[in-house]
Amino acid sequence: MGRHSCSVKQKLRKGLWSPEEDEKLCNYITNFGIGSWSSVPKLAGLQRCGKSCRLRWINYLRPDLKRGMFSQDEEDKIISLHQVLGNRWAQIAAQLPGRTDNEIKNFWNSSLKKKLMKQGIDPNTHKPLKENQIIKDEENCTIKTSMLQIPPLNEIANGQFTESKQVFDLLFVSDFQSNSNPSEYNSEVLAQYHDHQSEFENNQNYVFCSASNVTKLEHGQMTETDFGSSSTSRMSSSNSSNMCSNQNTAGIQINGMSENSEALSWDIENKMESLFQYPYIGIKNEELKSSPSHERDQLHGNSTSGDFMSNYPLSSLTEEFKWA
DNA sequence: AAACATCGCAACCGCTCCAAC
DNA sequence: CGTTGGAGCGGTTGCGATGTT
Repeated sequence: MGRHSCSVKQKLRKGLWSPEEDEKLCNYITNFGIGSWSSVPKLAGLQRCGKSCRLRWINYLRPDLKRGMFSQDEEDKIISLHQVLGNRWAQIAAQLPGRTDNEIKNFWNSSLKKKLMKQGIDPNTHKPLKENQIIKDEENCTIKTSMLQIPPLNEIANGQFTESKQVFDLLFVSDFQSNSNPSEYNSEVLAQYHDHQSEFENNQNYVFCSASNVTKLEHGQMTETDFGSSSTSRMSSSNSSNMCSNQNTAGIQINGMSENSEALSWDIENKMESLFQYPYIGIKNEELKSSPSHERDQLHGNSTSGDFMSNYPLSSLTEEFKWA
């Protein structure tokens, strides 16, 4: 059972806001700032609940709001971000100054969704409509999609895939495909990964890593590729908690990248934890909130060092996830 | 011109998270 | 450690505007 709606407790107004109410709220916040929302209605002389005031301010009255049509640039950004973040409207809105999560959500549902459908793209998966079905081949333990084919995990573990293929982080890929939602698919991959974990760790041909970097041992030499366009500053493998603050706005670094291959073996927990270090691949809001503001700015791409999209080209990213 | 359908947006609802107690 | 209440999020609803028949 959920809580009672705040407007049920007392006889409070609901529905559209009148210009007078807007003015009262605006005046109050201009003069006294935002303190406790629950006390705002009383202090501002409004017959509304605090929640309603908060929403009205955030979605409509805030002075830094950008009203009007979405630009092509904003539209592209929303689509790209949705591809990675799914329906995390607040996180998407954080990348679009002056736009609210509600506005973006409405724009997506009323316009962008249809636009993508017309282009033959599934708005949920961002894949071609007819090929978006994930086919799970139980027999040979192969997981396929239209865009990605992961070789059978047991074969990877056994070292049977010895050609120069890159092995991406399966958990990440799974998240990526399912719009960052932990899913049954994830559980399955996780379970398979668990089954062969020790074998993976001993297999010198393949290295599982996260998001931006793919590393492979070839003839004892470490090679790496980087999805981001920026130079990479390497992370300390023993200090993953500081990853956010250390990374550049490309935002994604391999955990424990070093000349020592041992550093590249993680357990599942570390992998999952490290996945959540990445702001654009499902970082928890709370982590952002608890970061100092300049770090949040960096994470949100607000820093002057470059914005998110330019440092993290999604088109090339999805391209990189192809197996062949 | 009226009735009906569709659309887009603002606001609400129900839920989770988390800090304070 | 459990409870409570505020903040915030995503999904949904309601309603006015606009289009169609």
